This record gives sequence, C-alpha cells and structure tokens, in this order.
Amino acid sequence: MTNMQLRHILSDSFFCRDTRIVARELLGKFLVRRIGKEEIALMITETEAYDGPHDKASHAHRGETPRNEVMFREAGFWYVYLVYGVYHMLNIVTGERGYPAAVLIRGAGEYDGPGKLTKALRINRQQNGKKARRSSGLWIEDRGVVIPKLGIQKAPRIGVAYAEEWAKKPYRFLLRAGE
DNA sequence: ACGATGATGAAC
DNA sequence: TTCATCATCGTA
Repeated sequence: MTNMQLRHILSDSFFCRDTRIVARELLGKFLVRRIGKEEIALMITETEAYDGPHDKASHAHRGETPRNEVMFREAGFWYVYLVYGVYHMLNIVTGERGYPAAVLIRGAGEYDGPGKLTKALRINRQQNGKKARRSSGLWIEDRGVVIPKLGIQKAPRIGVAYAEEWAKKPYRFLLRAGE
C-alpha cells in the first residue's frame, strides 16, 4: 500500500476558481483553527457563494470600499467583517485579483450558523486580510472526505432578501441531512 | 416577532 | 455629522 496523503492544506490554486465551484467543493473539507497550542478541526457543512460585482447580494456590488477591499484581492485571503454589530462572518476570497468574490462559511462541525462558528473559533477582524495558511492560525485542509454529488443540496442564500433576483439564486450549498 | 449592538457607506 | 442598513441569533 502506498503512503496516501491524508492531509493537505488547500492552496491558493484551489480558491482561484469559479466561486460557486469553490463553495461546493469546500463541503467536506476541514476548517482548522489554532488557538495557542491547541488545534481545532471542523468539517465544513454549509457555504454560500458571493460572485462578482453584479451580484446584488455581495458587499462588492456597490464597488470597492475600505471594508470590502479584501474581496478584490487574489484568492486565498480571509475576508472577515462584523454584521449587525454582533457577529463576525468568515469568508475566503476566490477567483482572480480584481474580480470581487468570496465564499461565506456558514457551518462547520457541530456549529450551524456563521455567527456561532466564528464565536466558537474566536475568529474576528484580526483575521481579515490574512492568508489561509498555517502561519496565520486559520486554514483549510483536505482530509480525504469525499462528498458524493447527491449528498449536496443547493438552496437560496440566507439573509439577502434585498438582493432582488439574486436572492433566489441557488448559491448556498449544504450537506443533505444524514450525510 | 423583535431587539441587541456597532461598523459602514451614503447623504447632507 | 447624521442616518438607514445590515451575508445573525437568542429570547419571547
């Protein structure tokens, strides 16, 4: 038996693809957070794609601002912001430099909901603009879990009712119950 | 059904 | 400087 590579940290090339593809393929990958000497690894169960300047649900829809500047960078950066004055939202930037896109990580491990996830992993704006790599204390690994296509459900995104026709697009991806 | 809670961006 | 808005969640 050859020595299979069981763990592999996702690199920029994984994220530098169509945002919807990245959102779908992140299901089953592991979000890993280092806090001191402790490492917490949680399998990603739910994501949302925010795709380009025309996406009315995206922060980038009204152009570049100090807050969304990271979304315009090349793939592989964390985009973290505070919503409703309460919860931090964790996103990974995708696609080419200059094209604003990112994937929101909505659920991982036992945590359902993006605000609960960041609270549990102590993620805040200190991570904003940092790279997803071991040295930043927050990264994503492929641990060999394979999710069959039938195990993935598509649905409209949450909390974006203002986005008109973009609110109904199936840009949310989640593991079907029982997976 | 609603309030918490504060940063953000646009208007003035 | 003010003001409406907000990629959520816990309590009622």
